[in-house]
Amino acid sequence: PRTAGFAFPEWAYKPESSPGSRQIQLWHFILELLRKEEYHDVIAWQGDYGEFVIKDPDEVARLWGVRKCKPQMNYDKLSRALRYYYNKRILHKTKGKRFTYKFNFNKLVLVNYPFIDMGSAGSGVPQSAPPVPSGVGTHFRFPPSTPSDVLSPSEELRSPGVFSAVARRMARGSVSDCSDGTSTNSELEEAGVAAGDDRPADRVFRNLLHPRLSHDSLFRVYGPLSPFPVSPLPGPGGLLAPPLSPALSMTPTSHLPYTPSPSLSPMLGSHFSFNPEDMKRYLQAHTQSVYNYHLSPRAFLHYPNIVIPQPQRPDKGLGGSAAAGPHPPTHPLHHHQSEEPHLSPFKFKLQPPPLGRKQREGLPASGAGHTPSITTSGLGSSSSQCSNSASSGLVNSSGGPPKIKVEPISDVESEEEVEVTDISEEDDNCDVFAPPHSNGGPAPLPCNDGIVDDDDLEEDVFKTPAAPTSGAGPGLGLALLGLKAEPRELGLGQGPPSSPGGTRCIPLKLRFKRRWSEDQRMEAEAEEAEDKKSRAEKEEPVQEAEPKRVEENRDGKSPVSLAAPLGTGQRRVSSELQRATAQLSLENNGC
DNA sequence: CCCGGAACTC
DNA sequence: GAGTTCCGGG
Repeated sequence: PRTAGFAFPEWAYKPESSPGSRQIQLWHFILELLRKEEYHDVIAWQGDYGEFVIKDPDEVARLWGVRKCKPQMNYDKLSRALRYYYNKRILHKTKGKRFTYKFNFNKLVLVNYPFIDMGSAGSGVPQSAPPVPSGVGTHFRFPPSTPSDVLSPSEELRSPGVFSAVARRMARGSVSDCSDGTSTNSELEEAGVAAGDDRPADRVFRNLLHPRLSHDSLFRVYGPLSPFPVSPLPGPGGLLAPPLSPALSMTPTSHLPYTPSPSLSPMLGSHFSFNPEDMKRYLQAHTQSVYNYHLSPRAFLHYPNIVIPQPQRPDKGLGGSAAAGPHPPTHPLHHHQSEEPHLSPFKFKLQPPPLGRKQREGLPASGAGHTPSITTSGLGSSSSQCSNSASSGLVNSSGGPPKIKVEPISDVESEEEVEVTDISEEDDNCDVFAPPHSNGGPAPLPCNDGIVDDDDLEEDVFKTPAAPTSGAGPGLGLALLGLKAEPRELGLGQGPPSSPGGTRCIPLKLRFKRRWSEDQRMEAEAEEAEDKKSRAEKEEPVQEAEPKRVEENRDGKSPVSLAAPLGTGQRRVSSELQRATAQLSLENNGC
């Protein structure tokens, strides 16, 4: 069990989506160094959770250069790479302290969370972790950067049906909206506010996970090992396990008492080495993580189904990893099942375009740099990476079509609240057009993307051709289902699943957007306040539907969408939405 | 030192 | 996509 690997859908192995197979990333490398005592003179944890200081910049750079076979590496370059993490929100600089950076716990956590096999993490070793906040009172807060996660009691987690709600929250909490990678993020974070990230991935999370969960998972995952302190306390504790999502459930053995001694390695276990075994795990974790923050949300959607406690991972997908192809019979989540993953063929990753770039007028014809062809043979363990490029998954992408970079318009707005606009639009649109797909006609992508994120939705939905969901799994998967389900279950009265009819994504989309926006807004607020404040949301009753409503109401924006309140005859919209939702959920398969 | 844009590589 | 390299600016 502990070693249980998770089966990933093939898409996870595609080059595009699985960076895991790629080269080691800097932050992983940093973490690696951090956990090894040998390097404590060079780099070590320091200060707050996740904060580390590079004691010997040149050495770290050298090591990194070795690892990457870049002899020319130096701290200046390495630090540039580090700076890129600011926007990605993986790291941020600790101002005022030289060579000191800090990991963004949230991000990392989330990232790994789903797939990680926590069980294995148990044997922690490294002591190198940053100090854990011991006296955390009742509320344990994650690192500052993760404001939104407010932790309150974890009840919600427990209730089964809750999952969706939870998921949503979790996602929300853990991530903030990142607006764009513009320069300010780091600062915002420091302020305790996570810059907004609206990235798709994040969004996805929102729908899928609950903040607490994430923590938990984190806990388990990084658990003792991780540098990030997890609170042993109340909330998350053992409770999580059972109630959690299917994915979580996978980690049986896990709830260990918390042991403060971090080092990252959910994947690694006590020590990391490049031997196949470790690598494999590492990569797996890595992969996931990577895409967590970068990948398209869709992935996550699939995730629930995907996660199968299998020791082996399907390579190439041929064999039919459990997950991929058709809809595997998923495991039953507590209630609503999820659906099958349908791989969405599209991958747009919309990242916030760098906003203001100053364009330099002059186009100096500068020659490119030199191309030193240096091939240093690797050293010992680390060396392997240098020379070979893995040939793992190959995707047959017939000729490489020109890559188009799409810059979502919405991004800009998405920054902070954009939603209104979108929503309104959507709404209208929704009702107005959204022809019901009669037939099993696959509702085009919408399902997948739509749910996921606005940008994606928009993009995908409109731009992409119909999505052939092979399996017809409901792309939306859990998230959607969960959401939708909620209403029904509540007793909205939707009959059991089976209302055909037009499934239209739009409604969902709408919903999501709204929700999203709201969430974000909330997040922002919350964040500002710092995690602490638990939002009202949490308090909601376990009911699944509740959360949504609450949130919406809270904002006062548009209570319309989601679950129609019981008894309340909201606008027709709501009813429609409900209906649609219900149908969707039912028909998801068809989707 | 640190920041981030830009071009370029893999 | 994830850096790497170069660089002007603070």
